Amino acid sequence: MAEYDPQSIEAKWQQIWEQQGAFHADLDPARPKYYVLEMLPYPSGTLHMGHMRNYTIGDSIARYKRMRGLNVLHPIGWDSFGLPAENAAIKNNIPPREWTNSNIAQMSAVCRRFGFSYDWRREISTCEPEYYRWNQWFFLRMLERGIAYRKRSKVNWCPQCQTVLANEQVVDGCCWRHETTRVESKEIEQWFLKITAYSDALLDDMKQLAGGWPERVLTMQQNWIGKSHGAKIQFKIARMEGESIEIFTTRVDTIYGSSAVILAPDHPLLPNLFQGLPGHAGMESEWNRLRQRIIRGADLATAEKEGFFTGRFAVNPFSGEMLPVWVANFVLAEYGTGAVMCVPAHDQRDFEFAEKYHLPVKVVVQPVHGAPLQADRMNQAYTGYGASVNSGPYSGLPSEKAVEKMIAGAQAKGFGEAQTTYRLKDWGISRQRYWGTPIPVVYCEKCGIVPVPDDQLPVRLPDSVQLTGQGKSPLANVPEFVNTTCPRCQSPARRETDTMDTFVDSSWYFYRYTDANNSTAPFSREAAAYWFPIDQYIGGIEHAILHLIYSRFFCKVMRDLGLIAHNEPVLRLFSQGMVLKEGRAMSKSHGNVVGAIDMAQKYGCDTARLYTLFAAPPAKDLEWDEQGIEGCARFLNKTFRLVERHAARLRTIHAAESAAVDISGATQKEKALLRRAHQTLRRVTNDFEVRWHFNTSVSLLMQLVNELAAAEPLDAEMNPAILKNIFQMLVQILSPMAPHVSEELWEILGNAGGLARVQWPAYREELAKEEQFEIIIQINGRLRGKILVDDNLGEDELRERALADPRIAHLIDGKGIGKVVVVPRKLVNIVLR
RNA sequence: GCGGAAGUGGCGGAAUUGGCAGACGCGCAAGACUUAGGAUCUUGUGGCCGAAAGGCCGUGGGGGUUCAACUCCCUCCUUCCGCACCA
Repeated sequence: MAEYDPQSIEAKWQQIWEQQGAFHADLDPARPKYYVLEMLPYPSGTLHMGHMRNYTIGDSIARYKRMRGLNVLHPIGWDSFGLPAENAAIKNNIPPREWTNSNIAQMSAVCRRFGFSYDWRREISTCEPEYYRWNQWFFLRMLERGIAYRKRSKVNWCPQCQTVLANEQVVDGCCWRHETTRVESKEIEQWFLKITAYSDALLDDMKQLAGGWPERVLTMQQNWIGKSHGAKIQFKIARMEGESIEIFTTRVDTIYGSSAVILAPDHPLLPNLFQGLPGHAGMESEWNRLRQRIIRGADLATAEKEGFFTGRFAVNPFSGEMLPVWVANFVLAEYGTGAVMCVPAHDQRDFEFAEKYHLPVKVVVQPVHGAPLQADRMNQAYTGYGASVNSGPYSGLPSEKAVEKMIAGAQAKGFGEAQTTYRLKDWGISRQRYWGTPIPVVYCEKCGIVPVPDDQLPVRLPDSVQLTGQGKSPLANVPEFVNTTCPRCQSPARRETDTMDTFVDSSWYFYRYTDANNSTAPFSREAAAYWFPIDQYIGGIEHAILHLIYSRFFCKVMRDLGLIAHNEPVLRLFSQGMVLKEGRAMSKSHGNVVGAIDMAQKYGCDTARLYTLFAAPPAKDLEWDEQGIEGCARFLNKTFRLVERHAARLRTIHAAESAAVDISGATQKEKALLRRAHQTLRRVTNDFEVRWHFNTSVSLLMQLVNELAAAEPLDAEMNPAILKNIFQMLVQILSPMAPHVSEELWEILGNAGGLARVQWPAYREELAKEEQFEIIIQINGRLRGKILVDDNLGEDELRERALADPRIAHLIDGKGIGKVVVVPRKLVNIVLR
């Protein structure tokens, strides 16, 4: 008898699949498609079980959908530009390309070793000119439309990376790659993509994603875009002709309650404000102190509010009141207008500030319910809505109405207007780095900024470059790259030496998969139209805002360019949980990595795959337990031996004969096992279609195998056609999750041609249906007995049978029966008086 | 502070529509086979009482609805995640 040998079985089938092109997906308008994708990996060199969990989920789905007859696109590629390659190059003196490509070779070998059903013909690597030329092409299209633009601005600078970071890459005031390195502020010229032009579209189209995307991802994106409705109001500065301070507020209805105007420490008006005031020298030192201590992120919320009075006054345009102008650390220059009105009674921050500096508290909104507010009795701000009071002509209006009327009033008198602000900022894509896509523009002394013409793309990244990891882009030191001629006037010109943020690469890569070898366009309209949108995208929650907001933005730009017709690239998104070891995410720096290849060598990839599905539902984090995987190894072993043991007898039975199962003459055992098989099929199908609880799918298969094993001797007591039918169902159902061993067993059972394209088994209700039910009998809700009854028993009969049960009769003997609840097929509950 | 998710044996987890809590697996214990076992098979395995039959308790705590609650409602606690002076 043959033993289960995963190594040889897995190698065998991987080779066969390769030869057959079993997972090649080609555009076929006659067939319904399914596009399933896992987020493309960065080629760091190692793949651990965290990656494998992600890919196993996707691969099981891909294989299942293929068995359902869909034309399945399941591609893979490499997000191969980026900083680690440069760092590795500096450290080990290997060119980034070499380092990257050898990592890709290693990692793709691991993916192949796991038997993922990718269409390898569509593999992409973003650092190849065939790919990044289209980054440049998109950039040029955006430049033409004013979506890409250059400006000098304050940027987030990571002193470790020595480059600019996008806002999305700043976490708690620190670099996303260097969690302890504080981001500095630096002013330089750089390229931006106008993602803010799509703020509303990004927000509104989230309605289409509801249901298909996790709620929390949508919430995170919504918070990130941070839309808020309010008003801009101008406060004239007293004794400064023509100067005014513009504030932003969402609660203009509280404006009669303001007792100061507060500016951010780096508000542009400030230097002027001090001019000509007595004692302004002392003020400037105070100002510098505040400016130097601008803090961000988590510290911000807990930091003590501090500020000083500038000596200036501004006029509340509604009330005519003179209000002191202050500067305070809690007002942010980059949000709204960088200035606020201070309304202590109705804003908690203002309340705290006013307490510290003894500013007056004026109640101008009274809550509808409860005791009226009294300014001198308040110990916190009242921020709710209510009715306006002490607000001139607006007194008596409900807050919502007051907001509306006051904005209209301000507009009529020309000192304010409605204003919508966003937290979202334009996406700075310039990186002072080597290993990225060159930005395709040229600086000419005569013509200024000149785009590189399409026919000169790609602007190739030179290969031999001295990397220093310091400051400016390494490309600036490569004369043959920098020095060029102006495409417009042919005079000498300089190339842009910054490269693009690698998030540009990953913003559209999934379109490239649809037409990966196209050399005249990023992809054809036909290919994108057929394959898109992505039916199922699977990846980690860490990309909830960065990648997933940028790629939505790219999709909308591509739509406006006429390349595609849809608004959203991803129909359904799934965030799988992490694989943990010793309670934390696997990473090289923690030294807790469980290598995928080690697991494949030790147990076989089918076992490793199965365990990642079995150990926890896919959305939850999973603690890797080296002992736990043994259970899956045993299960596959047991399954293999069970089928193998009977295969010789079943092999010769014709497929059609076993498919057309006739149970009219079947024995109880045959019926029971068939029933179990069809029930398993029903529930696993449900797990694939709706629930995605693959842990229960695996457990169901384990139960089916346990039951079959317990029913031995199967050869003596089973009709071989029925047994073969059951075994084939078992193998088919198992195959999306553990494909190699399933293929092998499929073959052992006498089937030729491979399982990869065989249909999912047909569910037959009449075979899954129970003939008898175990009815539980409760007394006062407590389990007291069980009876086995036929399905067709009515409620009255059930009640009688339960009451007649000797044990039950004994227990209720002499006690009055109050009520009997009968639930057909489930239970009888006898309530005693 | 705001928002979200979660809390079930020694462990991972199951319970699909309010209906047997702990499926399946790990671990552990006993046994079989064996020269051997980190292979395989069998049996047992929430806690307490009991020789057993059986009984009582039990899904973070407290309360409620219901014939019946892991599941629904109220309340509190804990953990994790996200946002965080956004005016």
